[in-house]
Amino acid sequence: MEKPATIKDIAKRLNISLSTVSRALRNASDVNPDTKKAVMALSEELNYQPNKLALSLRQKQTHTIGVIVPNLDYVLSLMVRGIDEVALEAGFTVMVCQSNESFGREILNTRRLLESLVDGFIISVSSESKSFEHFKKIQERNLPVVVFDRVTPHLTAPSVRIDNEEGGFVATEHLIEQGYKRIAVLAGPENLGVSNSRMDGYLNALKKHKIKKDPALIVHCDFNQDYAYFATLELLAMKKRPDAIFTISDRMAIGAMLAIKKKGLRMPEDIGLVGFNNEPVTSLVTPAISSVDMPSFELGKAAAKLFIETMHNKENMDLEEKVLKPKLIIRESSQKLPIKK
Amino acid sequence: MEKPATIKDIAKRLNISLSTVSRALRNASDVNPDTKKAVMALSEELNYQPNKLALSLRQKQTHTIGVIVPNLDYVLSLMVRGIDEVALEAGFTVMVCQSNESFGREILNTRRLLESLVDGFIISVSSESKSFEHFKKIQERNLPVVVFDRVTPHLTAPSVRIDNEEGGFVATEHLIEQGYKRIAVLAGPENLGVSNSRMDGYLNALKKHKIKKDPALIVHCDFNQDYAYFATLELLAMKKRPDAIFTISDRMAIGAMLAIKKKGLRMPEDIGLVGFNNEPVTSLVTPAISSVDMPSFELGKAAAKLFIETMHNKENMDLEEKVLKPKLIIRESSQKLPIKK
DNA sequence: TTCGATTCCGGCAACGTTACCGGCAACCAT
DNA sequence: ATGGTTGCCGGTAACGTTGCCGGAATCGAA
Repeated sequence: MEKPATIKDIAKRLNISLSTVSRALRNASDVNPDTKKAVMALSEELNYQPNKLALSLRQKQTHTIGVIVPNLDYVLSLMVRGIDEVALEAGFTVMVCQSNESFGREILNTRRLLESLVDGFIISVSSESKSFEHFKKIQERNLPVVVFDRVTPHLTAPSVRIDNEEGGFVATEHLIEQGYKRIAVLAGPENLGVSNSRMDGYLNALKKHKIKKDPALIVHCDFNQDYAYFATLELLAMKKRPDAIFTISDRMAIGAMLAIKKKGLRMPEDIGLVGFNNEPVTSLVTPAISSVDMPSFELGKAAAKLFIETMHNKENMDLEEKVLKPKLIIRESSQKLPIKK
Repeated sequence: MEKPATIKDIAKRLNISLSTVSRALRNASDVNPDTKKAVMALSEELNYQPNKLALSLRQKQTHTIGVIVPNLDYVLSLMVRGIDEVALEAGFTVMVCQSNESFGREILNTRRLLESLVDGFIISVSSESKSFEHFKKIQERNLPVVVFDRVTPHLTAPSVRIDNEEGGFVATEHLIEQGYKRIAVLAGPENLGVSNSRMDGYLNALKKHKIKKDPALIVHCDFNQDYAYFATLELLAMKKRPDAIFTISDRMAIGAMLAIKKKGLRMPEDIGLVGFNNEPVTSLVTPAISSVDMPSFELGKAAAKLFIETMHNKENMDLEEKVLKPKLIIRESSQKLPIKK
């Protein structure tokens, strides 16, 4: 019922001008302590809240960050919480949009957020995106853009990510050390940087241990449980089937696990399995799946911090690139050797 | 670099007035077809986008819905996607805030969204909330509020939920029919309506089958895997331990499962288990856990639709209450009898 | 007494948009 | 011709806020 109070209401009630009220409410210089006190008291009484719309319109800043993510699975939703936490602290509001891994949707989200006049973007790109013109358009408007988690070399922007190569490396080396000989990798979509980096780590580990890479053991498939399931079935149907699988996500690891069980094979005895992301589900299934853990919440926080930094010194856009370290969590699915003390 | 074009720019370039441009861009009545065409063409060329801030300020509508959820777990994130889908279609933007099940945070979220001048709220209440004054304040401002999933009798508002009583009933009756005799229930926090309704369903099923209710078998604990784990351990340590457990969420079911395994008991032979929500994890663990499925995505869509309705005829605020039906999914954890054809 | 400095305040314009009102032609019917 | 209708357009105010400028009042000092 009650319309929210405005500066005008306060001014009228105190018989002073709008300008004075406005100054009293914030600057405090150039205003009589008594009137200031009176204004404060009345604004309290009327429960005055500055109208953000008017403010934003005036100073051309909405204090809003547009966040675009491919989905809100366990890891990304943790990251978003990290972003949210830091942003809130700094007086920003975040608007989260899901692209659902769709390129078209991502463009739509960008446009929508641009229309909402966000002050900048924090982005994790969709796996479907091969063109990045829509993001470049943002930068042309001189709005800060920070890329996180799913970074891409095709977009020049400050970024925060984990060391995916390292992750792929430790996962693979662990399998090698456990005595697995034919290690397959379920890589994600080919154009996704994250996917390729993890695979590079895999390749590096092979090279280090002088294992020849076998193209038949490298399978690209969609970031998805069902695809992983069928891909694994095919792998297991090979004449010389792999004796271990590294999947670049836990979703895919689950798919692989189901396929392995379906074939009646045992983990870790017949097949070793390591996933990526360390989603809670990996510790719940039987056998529990080894996985590469990443500091998701921290990563989100770092992204938001970097965004705010970038925002404050726009000229100094020299592309900071922050890289966090992943950590392998070993569970039953890959623990073939007895645990050495 | 380029500042976005405004109506003023168009007017200047065409040597006509602001008003005419404004009318040409939308109303189309009262404006010469030729000038209209010219305006359209130029606005296209300049890539004109109406400034939402100015619009909102002018017409006192932001076309934004504030959504407050206790968390973004599997079920709620599905619901939010449902809300998003319908809202977008109707030209609304949603701002999602997580209360993290915290009362204080919920108040903070409310205030923030109110400051952002959202047009209304779609809310699922935190489990910690016992007072609802902050929500009532919204209603006093004459903003539409729709409650979904976690409804509460203490807040008078249109709502969308599933039939939790029914869900509790079918889950419990299923356990009874499978031959379980001492059925315990892990209920959630006591003040949470959802929790109590599901428990009511449990009680109704007992009553129907003439089983005496045993207070020792009714355990309230936090909505949380760890609490459920310990609560289950205690249940299993009883002299006359239960032979089945119904948990009102899958998180709790997981906790219960871990406790049951820890004790070396078998499901479904020694203990039957049914959860609630039908999260994907229930089908992945061993044994797969029976669970009550709910149409989450649909529920979200229904909530958004109801919101938009409520928004359009505010006077007609006669508290529509929409109830969707849950559905029991039977899996290994409760399938004691052979499946009858 | 006069002048400059200081303190405090109000008016105006602007951010980008639209609602409202009024005005000027041109047309038609009387 | 006159008056009313219609089609088209422009000016103004307003949404709530702040930045800028100028001005009045007061005070201290020369």
